[in-house]
Amino acid sequence: MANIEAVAKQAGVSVASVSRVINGAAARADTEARVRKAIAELDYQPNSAARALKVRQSEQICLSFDDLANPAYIAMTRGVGRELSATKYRLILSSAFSSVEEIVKHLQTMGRGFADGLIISPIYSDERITKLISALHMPVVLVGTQPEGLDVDNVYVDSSAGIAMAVEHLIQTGRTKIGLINGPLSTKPGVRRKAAFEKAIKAAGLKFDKASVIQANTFSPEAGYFAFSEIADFSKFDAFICANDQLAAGAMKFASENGISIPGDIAIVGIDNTDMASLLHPTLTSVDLKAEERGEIAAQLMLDRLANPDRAPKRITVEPKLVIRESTAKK
Amino acid sequence: MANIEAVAKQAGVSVASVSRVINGAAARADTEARVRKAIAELDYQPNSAARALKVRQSEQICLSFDDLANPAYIAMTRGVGRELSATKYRLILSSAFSSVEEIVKHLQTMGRGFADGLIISPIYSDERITKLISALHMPVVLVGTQPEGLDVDNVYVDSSAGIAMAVEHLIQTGRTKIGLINGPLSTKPGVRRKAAFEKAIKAAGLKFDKASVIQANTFSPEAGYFAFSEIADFSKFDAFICANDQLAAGAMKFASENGISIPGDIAIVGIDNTDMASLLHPTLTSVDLKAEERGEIAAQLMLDRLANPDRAPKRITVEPKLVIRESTAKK
DNA sequence: TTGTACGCGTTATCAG
DNA sequence: CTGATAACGCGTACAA
Repeated sequence: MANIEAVAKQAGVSVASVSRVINGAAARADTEARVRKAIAELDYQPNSAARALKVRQSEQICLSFDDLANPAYIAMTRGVGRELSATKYRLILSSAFSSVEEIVKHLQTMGRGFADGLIISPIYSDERITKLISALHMPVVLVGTQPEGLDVDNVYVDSSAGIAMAVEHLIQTGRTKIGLINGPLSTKPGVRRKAAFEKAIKAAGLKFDKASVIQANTFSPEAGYFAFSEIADFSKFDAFICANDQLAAGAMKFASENGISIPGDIAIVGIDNTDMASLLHPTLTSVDLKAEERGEIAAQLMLDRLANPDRAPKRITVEPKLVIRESTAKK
Repeated sequence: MANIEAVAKQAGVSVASVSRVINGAAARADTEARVRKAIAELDYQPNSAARALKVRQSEQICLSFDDLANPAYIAMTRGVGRELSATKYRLILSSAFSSVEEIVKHLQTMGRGFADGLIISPIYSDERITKLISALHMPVVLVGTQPEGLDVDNVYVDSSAGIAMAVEHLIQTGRTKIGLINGPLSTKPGVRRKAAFEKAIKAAGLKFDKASVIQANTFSPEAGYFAFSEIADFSKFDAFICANDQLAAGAMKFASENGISIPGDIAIVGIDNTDMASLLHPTLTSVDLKAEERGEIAAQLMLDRLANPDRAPKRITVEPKLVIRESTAKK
């Protein structure tokens, strides 16, 4: 591959001049023309490692989350990717973390400087993670609930409010025996959704029964299916909120196979409003947590901070929205 | 951030020794111990740009495809990501290409050397793309149909065979009036599926009617819905093959809303066997093109070539598999 | 086994 | 406006 020196020689100028025209500094018209010609002739591309070494910028942004199988994170990735595609920054994806240890290891490698910033949406709550993030010598934007003692750019969605909306909606459609198919309590969304559910139930004047929250092992459709299959007596319920659309889809599948009518016997509301919500049968009422929009905002925050490193951390809040479909139609 | 010199000073050795222990070269035990201690104390991480510049390797692999909204590519990404996560390589994602021009621009930037290899699954067929790929000074593995004049590592799935299996299956279940909801003919999958469909219909002894292939504008559920809505007379058909599961899901939605029974009136088979196939109602028979597996294989091919740059290009073929579900149950 | 010194390709400073 | 040259941080001959 041709380097800057070869271009300089070809154009009959110095490497400094080549560098200048590449980076848009002033140059005489004919100098620039000769350099551009040489660049074209040699098919020259500036070496990104050399550039990164010199300017201390990789032009890469790292997006990290835990589950590449979860459509909500895919949507977030889409948002980040779209926002970044118009810039000089490349997207590097770090995912499929199955344990806190893996995240810790990943976070440690960030010190190598291969990325200029980190957009992270951690599902696990762990002090080590918090500590490593705050020790990172680079901009971080955190998508999700900000842990204690961390003060970085943050995009936040009040999923609790979303769950409250879901509860209210269910009550309005005549349901009072509401259950929660929750995700694992080892995750932040798991604990938050449980707490939000209890609070929303009480706020609505219903009495909260511990037995109404059913824990799934994962956020997958299979887990939702299994959770429903473990319910001994469906007559105790007339509605379920599921911790995400995948769980909801699995639950609906079990219902369909076992003669449980939705929304006739049981109403279902999902969370995330992923693409599948409108494709299921019946279509799924779901709390839109706007993952794609959050991804876009996260990327914007990152770009903004990269351009303006000293501003105070910002928090941007996204409003959840209940998208009502057939699965909660009035009885 | 500490650099290698700081570590050397702290450990009372030379930079060369530090470099050696980092890269696993021989060193006396106590030297190594002191270096490791210094590394830990200073929280040292080797700078990846400097390393990349020196060894001419970025330790990054770029994955490029056209549509981040398509679950099949997501699955592929999952496969690549999983395979790479055990290695030193990072995954960089280039996606959301809406035009050939964008791909061309992207391919040109590959010359900057920010990636050691490119895994690409191009949906568009364009000579410029082919030319740029073959001019790339780096390993390429192509996922999909290899264009004329390109000889790189390739992972291939015979989607035509998959379509033939679908046709046969439909016939076995008593259908003879089979249509195709196809994706855009501006894409490679679009043209291939159309040709495969025609061939399979004829091979099965049915007569091929041009009107039986209906073109959708995109590979999205909305396009599938719209395609079905444009069908004037459903009595001409007793089955449809859809160019992917998303189109199938959209079509099924239209059917459900318009009193068309599946599989009673119309059988449906999708392609890709994405997660949603088993969650739809009825569950969707689908041709599994094994996107995730292809992603894994692509990554393996890449790693293998990186370790062994001079071997001849390999082609690995994956067998499609028809996964039979309710949407094609016997009449 | 260890240390010195050079070069990887760029950008930026500074003198002309 | 241009050219020579010193870094950037690392790996590795080569010499000791």
